[in-house]
Amino acid sequence: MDVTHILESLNDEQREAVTLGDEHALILAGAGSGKTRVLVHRIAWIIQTMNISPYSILAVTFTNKAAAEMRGRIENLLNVPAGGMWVGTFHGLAHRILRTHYAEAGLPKAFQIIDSDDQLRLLKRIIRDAQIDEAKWPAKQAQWYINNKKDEGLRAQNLDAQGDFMEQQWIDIYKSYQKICDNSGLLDFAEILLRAHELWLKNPSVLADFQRRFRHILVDEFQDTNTIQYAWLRLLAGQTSKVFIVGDDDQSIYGWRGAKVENIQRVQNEFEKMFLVRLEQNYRSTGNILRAANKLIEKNFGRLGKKLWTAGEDGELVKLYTAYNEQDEARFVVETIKQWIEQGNDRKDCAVLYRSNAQSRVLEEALLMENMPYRIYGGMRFFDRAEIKDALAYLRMVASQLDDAAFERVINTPPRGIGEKTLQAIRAQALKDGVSLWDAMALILEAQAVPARASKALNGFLEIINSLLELSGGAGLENLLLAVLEQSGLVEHYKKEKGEKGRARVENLQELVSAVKQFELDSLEAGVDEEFEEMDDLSVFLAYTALESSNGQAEIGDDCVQLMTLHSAKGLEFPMVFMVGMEEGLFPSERSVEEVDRLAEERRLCYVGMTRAEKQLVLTAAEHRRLYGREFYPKVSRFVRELPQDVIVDVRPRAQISTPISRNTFIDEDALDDFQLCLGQIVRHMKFGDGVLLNFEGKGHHVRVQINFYDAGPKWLVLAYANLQPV
DNA sequence: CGCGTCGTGGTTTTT
DNA sequence: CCACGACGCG
Repeated sequence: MDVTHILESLNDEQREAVTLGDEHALILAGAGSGKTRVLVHRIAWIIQTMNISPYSILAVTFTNKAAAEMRGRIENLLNVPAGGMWVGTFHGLAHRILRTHYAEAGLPKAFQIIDSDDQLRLLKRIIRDAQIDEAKWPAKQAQWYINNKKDEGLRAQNLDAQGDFMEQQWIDIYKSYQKICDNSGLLDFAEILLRAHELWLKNPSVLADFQRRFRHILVDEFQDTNTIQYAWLRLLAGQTSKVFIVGDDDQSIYGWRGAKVENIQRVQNEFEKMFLVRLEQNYRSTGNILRAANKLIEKNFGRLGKKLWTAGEDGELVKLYTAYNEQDEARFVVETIKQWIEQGNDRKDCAVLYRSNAQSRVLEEALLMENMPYRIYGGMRFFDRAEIKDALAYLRMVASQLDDAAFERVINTPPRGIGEKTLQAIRAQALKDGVSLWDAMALILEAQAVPARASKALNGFLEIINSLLELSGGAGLENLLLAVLEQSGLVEHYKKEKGEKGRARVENLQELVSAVKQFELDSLEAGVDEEFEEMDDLSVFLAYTALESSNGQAEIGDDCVQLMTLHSAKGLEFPMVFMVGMEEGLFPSERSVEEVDRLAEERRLCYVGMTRAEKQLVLTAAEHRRLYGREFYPKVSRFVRELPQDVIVDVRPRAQISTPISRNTFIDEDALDDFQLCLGQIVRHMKFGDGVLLNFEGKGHHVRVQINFYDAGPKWLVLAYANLQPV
């Protein structure tokens, strides 16, 4: 077979990785080194030279976007649809397995997936019902606790508080939560993985079937795998399958949500004769950008070690702008983008990256002021919107009346006169008889256990769901949804909501109808996967909305400036990149500087940000920032100081005018040092007496200090003339 | 039930 | 500072 088309256009290292024999392999792929390309070409190589059917290949990624891209590129390269091949996210694949083996996994056939929002609501209710003090035991924290334990593969019964009262409380909440989920046939995201793992542990024959099938397992972004994902992979690979693992320890930025970089080390110990290939040639950035990024990441300890290089030009220097405040910073960014566009470039080739979402606001204002179109990444997903979730919850009620979470959401949305009292009665009944809320409601109505008024309202709700149930047989998804919107009164309800918001909600609901229509068309065309053919359209659609719905606005159709957090920039690239807010306390985040590991992760985040840039990288910092309604005078980020000075140029046009003395932001770290003063210190002034040094601004001889004098109150003084004495 | 007021807390995000 | 959630009143 002619395989030249697979190998041409690859460099030596890429080719080495792609053409490895029937071996385990670990590919350390630096930023911009063509890792997706290697993955895709490797799959083509396996299929075309190793006599392996696509049916025997499993490719795992983290996001649906990455999975879709990979599938598309494989089909492109092979020039055939890669039908039988499994390409998907950990969650998508595990879900697929659970659908086929729901009985062995101890799940009801119509099990439903809940997202983190549903999970939080459920936990809130559980904590409230158990009469636990919500202030002391916030649902948010319970959610965090439970998901963490599940990510570690731990069930409540595996946990031992060892007499720790706090821990015991969390365990108890975990227990009650899991009980409700199990009774209602609900799976949260972490549960999907945990269940799939347990399914294999408890049913060796099921595991053996999958092990026999998948001869080659390929994993992308391996540094982001958590404990349960690793265990799942390890189990699946068994003794016979070959793994091809691609990752970059320097781009591990999700440790805070359970990702274990150590898995890269672990995989080398646990799989025999693992080939290691480093991809270090970078095709994305200029030499100067790479030199800066390399120098930064070298500061981290315990790296596997990698140094990016390019055959390309040095390019422009990395720019640094020290702004007076965040408005000035935003102004500078917009101004620079304007100039760049005047030189004939596109807005969409500019990205502004920030550490936290709160920083986007000032930038947006500046962009709006200049009428510059922009797009913010990572907003709320379409299927996460409240009105959409309302409509979906009705559909969930139709799919399964066991679904207590959907029941809770929908019973009084829109308001139909069913209050907390009535709901309490239903919950009590459900608890007493061990039945679902839906069944409990029927019992209550039968026993006439609530006032006539409430009874009437409940009956109204009952009828809505019943009539939807009747329709669900053969009317088709679209008609079912239309009936939901009509009979539930949701559209009516949101129409009444005044202002732009209400209108947008109604439009979204209409958009949902289009989404259903499109979904029906797509599944008709693609044909239903074997795992799902047992399932009705409705359940397939609901699983899709929870698991596969994309970010909605992430399509880069228009020519817009791109705004996003550093985290969501991972995997993307732009000719022109701004990293704003390069300040101590902001980036690295104040909450990360205490611990070495967390600081190292921040540094990797900075590395990820820098390596997004192709041609021009601009760093900005503000000397003065208002945050949370308070004033801050941050130092320039240590990350800026860690960069090689010779690839950075300090651009600050106005600086020469206002402060003629040394404008070097690196040396001028602490303006108070020259005067041997520090914040909080008590000082004496000739005229005002003693006071506390509260604040300062400016640099060098222009430093002004704020002192709160015991007698005279707070005053701003020019330090050079104030003649202060430390007390 | 809906609206207003007060109080609090406030990285990073995918599935 | 500002957004969101809890609570109380009409």
